[in-house]
Amino acid sequence: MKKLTIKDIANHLNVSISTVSKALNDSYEISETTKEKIRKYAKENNYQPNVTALSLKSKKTKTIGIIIPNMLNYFFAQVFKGIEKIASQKGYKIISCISNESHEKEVETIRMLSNGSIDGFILSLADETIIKNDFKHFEETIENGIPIVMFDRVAQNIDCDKVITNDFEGTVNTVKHLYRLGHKNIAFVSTMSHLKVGERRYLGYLKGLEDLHVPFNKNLVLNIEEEDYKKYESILTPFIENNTIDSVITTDESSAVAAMKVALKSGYKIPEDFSVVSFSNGILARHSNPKMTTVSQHGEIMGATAAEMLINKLEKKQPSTKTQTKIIKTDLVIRESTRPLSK
Amino acid sequence: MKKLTIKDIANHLNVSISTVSKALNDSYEISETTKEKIRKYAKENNYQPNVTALSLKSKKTKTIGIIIPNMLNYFFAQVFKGIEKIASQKGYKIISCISNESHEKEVETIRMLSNGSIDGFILSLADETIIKNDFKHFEETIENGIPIVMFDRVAQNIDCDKVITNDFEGTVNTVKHLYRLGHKNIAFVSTMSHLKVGERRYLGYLKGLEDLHVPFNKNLVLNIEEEDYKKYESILTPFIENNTIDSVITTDESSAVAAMKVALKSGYKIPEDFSVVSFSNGILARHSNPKMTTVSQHGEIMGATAAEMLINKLEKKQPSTKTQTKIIKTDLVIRESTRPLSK
DNA sequence: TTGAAAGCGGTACCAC
DNA sequence: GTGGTACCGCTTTCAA
Repeated sequence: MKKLTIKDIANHLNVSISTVSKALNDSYEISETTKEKIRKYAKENNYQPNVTALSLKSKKTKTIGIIIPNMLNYFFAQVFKGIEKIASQKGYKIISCISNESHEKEVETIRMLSNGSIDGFILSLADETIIKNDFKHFEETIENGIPIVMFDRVAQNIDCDKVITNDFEGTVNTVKHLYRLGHKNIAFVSTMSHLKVGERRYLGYLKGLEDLHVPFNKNLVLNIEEEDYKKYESILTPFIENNTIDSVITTDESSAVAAMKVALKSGYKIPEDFSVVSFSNGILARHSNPKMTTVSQHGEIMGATAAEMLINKLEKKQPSTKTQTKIIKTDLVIRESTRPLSK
Repeated sequence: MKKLTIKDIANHLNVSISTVSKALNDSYEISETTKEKIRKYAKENNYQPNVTALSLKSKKTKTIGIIIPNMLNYFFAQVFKGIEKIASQKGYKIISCISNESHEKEVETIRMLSNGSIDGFILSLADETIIKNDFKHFEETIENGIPIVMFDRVAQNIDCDKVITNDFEGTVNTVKHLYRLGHKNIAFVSTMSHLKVGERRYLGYLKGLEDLHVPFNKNLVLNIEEEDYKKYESILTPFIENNTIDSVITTDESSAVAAMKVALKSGYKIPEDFSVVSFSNGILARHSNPKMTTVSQHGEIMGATAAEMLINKLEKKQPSTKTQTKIIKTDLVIRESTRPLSK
């Protein structure tokens, strides 16, 4: 029952340990006959090299550490799926942690895994980390020679590989799309104004309006705290009822669903006289009624890209310190919540 | 730059390796003064023991392997969160794989991780594995002394710890609840008739009817293939329109959402003259319009329970082979899609 | 109170 | 072609 070791094989076959090792690694030094004999015995007894010993020797673990702020978020789950796919293709294992948006947990995790448990990290910043603006733990990690790839919520000033979405262009395009449909009173609802991502989306909104010479109206911009998710509807009600609005762009699905509900309750018809577009490509959009038009984010591709970048870096002979940022394009996926304004 | 080792400390302080090791482990053999000196130096230079070396020595990795069929499924994400929470509390790391419902990937993962990468597994069966009815890989694993905890989709005949939900009672209660609201024509829609879980839910439906002396009508039972998720609505339309139905119980959220849509389209009002109840406690239920009444599954608790069971087993002195099955109760969470039948 | 050395399971260099 | 052995970083027994 006990795991078979190279030593056991050596004893059983009356050869030396090194012979067994070499035979199993198909070394040219060993004769075909002994190789065959050893391989046969190994296979029959289901020999599996002990990865821990290998790691200790090679100083490589072939595992990637992943830190995700919130696994219940569909976007992150998609990214995770993308990472997992590439990693397992390339023979890497994944150790994953959920930071739960906690800075402390993030720091702890990094420390805990930087001790030979992993070869590199893929992560997205915890909310708290962004608010505290404290990135020391990343700097230390990189200094220690452990590469990091950040995705989506990235730290501007940390020099590491990054994968982000083209949020800015995403909103610009959305604004233009709505404008073409006849919308002039386009509102913008953000649940992530404190994040860079949120800022980029907001700036895209402004740029879109500007390009179209639509005057900016600050009353049509609403920032909500994500923690208030239970109050989305009550916060949105006065916003939608007291302003002249014919369409809303939101930075996330939940608030979009809430906006749809409020608009319907306020007597609007969707999409006849009120349109809703939301960032993110979660399940809610596909299951809402009517189905939601979204700025879709391609989480899986982001994850896969991040994994490829990291593994490339890990397997390069001389580890270059050059870092790059890849931008994954969003797509405007038109569903049922937008259409030309019936006027 | 390089990681500090016990040897470096020994050299620097002119003591032996074993002294350093003992000092850092607070052994009684070492004098307070040397201990102090060593600890100080270690702390200042941020010494961290190499976990790989520790694992090799102790034959424990303090990591748990998790195999999840589908990470985009909210229920599994919840379970994952629950596992992660307990694991990190108890100092365990998590290596996770997504089987994508593939038997091959599941087998491969088990093999790949059974080589000293992990101390035990927590997993839920892949669809394919259930269909093939092939559980050899689990048996081997257990024989090799690696404990497994299965949750939700478990293998009846494998002797290991398990965590499941009381699906049977869940449906019984739901049927009774609907009956009390005045419903006599309760339909049952399953997207998992081939799974044990699905069977238990179906049997609960039958039992509920029987207890209430409501005659069973086979026309009110619909089995859909999960892969047909894009066709849910078109499959449900004739079912709902050609039968006398005043309420539906579904085994999952997606089909419940589809059922709601079809019912609305067919002229029913929800919940005035048509009720919908769904298993699972995902986001869809909370965001649908109207919000859905659910048989809520407590994924996080299941995950946490599984993690506790596994860690207990791992840390017990003499590993008992006794196995247990824990049943996590479901809750009927009443939202807006059910209420007394008007009339 | 401290240190030498074996061993965990491999790899790889060097002798033979 | 095969075998001896040092080493990866740490723990632990035993001797000093």
